[in-house]
Amino acid sequence: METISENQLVERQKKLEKMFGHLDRKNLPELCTVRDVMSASSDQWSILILLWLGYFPVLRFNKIKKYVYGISNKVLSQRLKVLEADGYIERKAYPEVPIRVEYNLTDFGAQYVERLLELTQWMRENSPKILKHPEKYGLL
Amino acid sequence: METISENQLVERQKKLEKMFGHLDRKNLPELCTVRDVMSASSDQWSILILLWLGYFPVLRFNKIKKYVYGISNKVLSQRLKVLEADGYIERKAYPEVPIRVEYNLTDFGAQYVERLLELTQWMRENSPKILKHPEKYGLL
DNA sequence: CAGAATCCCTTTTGATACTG
DNA sequence: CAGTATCAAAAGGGATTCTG
Repeated sequence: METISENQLVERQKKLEKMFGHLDRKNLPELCTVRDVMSASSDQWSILILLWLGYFPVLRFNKIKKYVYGISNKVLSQRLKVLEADGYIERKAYPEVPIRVEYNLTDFGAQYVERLLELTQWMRENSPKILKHPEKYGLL
Repeated sequence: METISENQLVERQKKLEKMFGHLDRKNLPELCTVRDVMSASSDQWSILILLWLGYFPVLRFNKIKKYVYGISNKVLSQRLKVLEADGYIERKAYPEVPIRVEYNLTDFGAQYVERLLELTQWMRENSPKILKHPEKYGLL
């Protein structure tokens, strides 16, 4: 792993100072973008949902349930709602009988998946934990 | 937001196919790097801990507790252990009386914080949710 | 088919007190 | 100071059943 450069360090410090400087620690938890947004899209199930939707352009409820192995009805529908509300995915309902509902990534969601994949790649190359026991981790 | 290019899409598909192609869905949840690693470092509290350690080069237990407002003794010590085990932070104990313990980011941890900040920046510029109600989000 | 409702159980917290 | 121990409270998740 390459050591972080002096320059980078100064840059980061500047960024953080700019951000932290205006907030007191009591409000930080409430107003933290990463915290709010990431926690909505990076839990165990949501990651898998997003990845599968990245793999298949369009999926229906029960298909997702099949691929995201082990997820329950309840949690799936809950996560889908959050992901839709936050703009990661799109839901289209067709008024047939029985009803058909299709889900797909939005542009934003697709870009987020890109970033997840990049992050994964980086993790595989840099995480001490993974480097120590690579066999414990799959390809993804 | 810019639309994802046709080329990017093909690239992503290739990447995903390569990854998914060799795994069946039953094992995916167990072997998913993003899932395992992210969930350990992107929960509500860990993010804040890492960010504060990005801001201050070295912090002691009770200092972190003060900055990460609202975290309990128990959860803090638990998260610190995980973050240390996964290589994000480093713990140094000085055998004084009373004991002194200092925490700091590792190189890997520092780079991860960099990425969190980048991701935050990107979220602020692209997340539909944030763009719709920017006032609900702080500077970070 | 897509999900809502229900019930039950496990896991995670938070508060407080305690110790080397 | 830097945690651990303990217990009560709360949140979260799973399995099943039900409905438009």
